[in-house]
Amino acid sequence: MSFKVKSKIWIEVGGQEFLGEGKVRLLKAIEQTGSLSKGARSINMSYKKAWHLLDGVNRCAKKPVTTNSVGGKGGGGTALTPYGKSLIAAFDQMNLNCREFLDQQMKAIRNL
Amino acid sequence: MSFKVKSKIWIEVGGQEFLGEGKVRLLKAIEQTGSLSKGARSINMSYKKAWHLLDGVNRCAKKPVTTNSVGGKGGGGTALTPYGKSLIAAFDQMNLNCREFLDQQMKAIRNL
DNA sequence: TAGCGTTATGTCATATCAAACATAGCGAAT
DNA sequence: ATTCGCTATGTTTGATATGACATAACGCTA
Repeated sequence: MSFKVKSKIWIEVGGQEFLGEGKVRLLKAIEQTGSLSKGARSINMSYKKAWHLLDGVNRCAKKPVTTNSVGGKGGGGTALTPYGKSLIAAFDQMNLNCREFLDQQMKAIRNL
Repeated sequence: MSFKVKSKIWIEVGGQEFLGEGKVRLLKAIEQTGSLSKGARSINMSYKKAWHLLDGVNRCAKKPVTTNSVGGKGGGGTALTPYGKSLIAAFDQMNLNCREFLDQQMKAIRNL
């Protein structure tokens, strides 16, 4: 049968979401474009929503995930800190491992 | 840090959700109460919503997950088929394994 | 036959969430 | 001083999901 196991993982701190798929996608887009607004546009996300997501991340984290500058050359921008980069790497790795694990699990119960 | 990895898994068939956490909770409630309406009430879910969930499950499944009778002694009722019971058992097992796996994963990256 | 509790649906109001629109401030460059 | 692109917010509208209410049919029981 065409059963498919899907999964979603996220990291909570203090009961609220700290990092999830949407936020990771946004962080990657920021990394590639160098700004929050460009990053948001590149993944068809409204600036407002993107700003809220990023705000949530930086609120939960004790070490800053991005550095934001306003005004100046190019109007400013947003860049990931090394900590931020390590976060998305860890998340991706864990997500990948989880999916592989679930695929194995699914194979184990083909007798549905 | 008080990081916590959370996860949600569900099973899709043909692109739409076949079984998820809410549906499993409902199926369990049905199993315990012997009826859809009682089961829904017992988990504070409206009958309408419960009916839609169950309808979705039985629509996707090729083997029936529940047997529904209307009228008669007690007004009728809903019971799980053996197939239905095996489904929720499999789902629970997979969910549990997934959570254990993620906990292990989390331990492996304490250096956040 | 009248009543009861259940399955099975439809309709309509509402509440929650996301998008659209609007605006302000910043700081370098011209 | 003016312009430009960006960060940073508020407000207002719109969509979408949820809940409340209503109703019909069914078959046993009394």
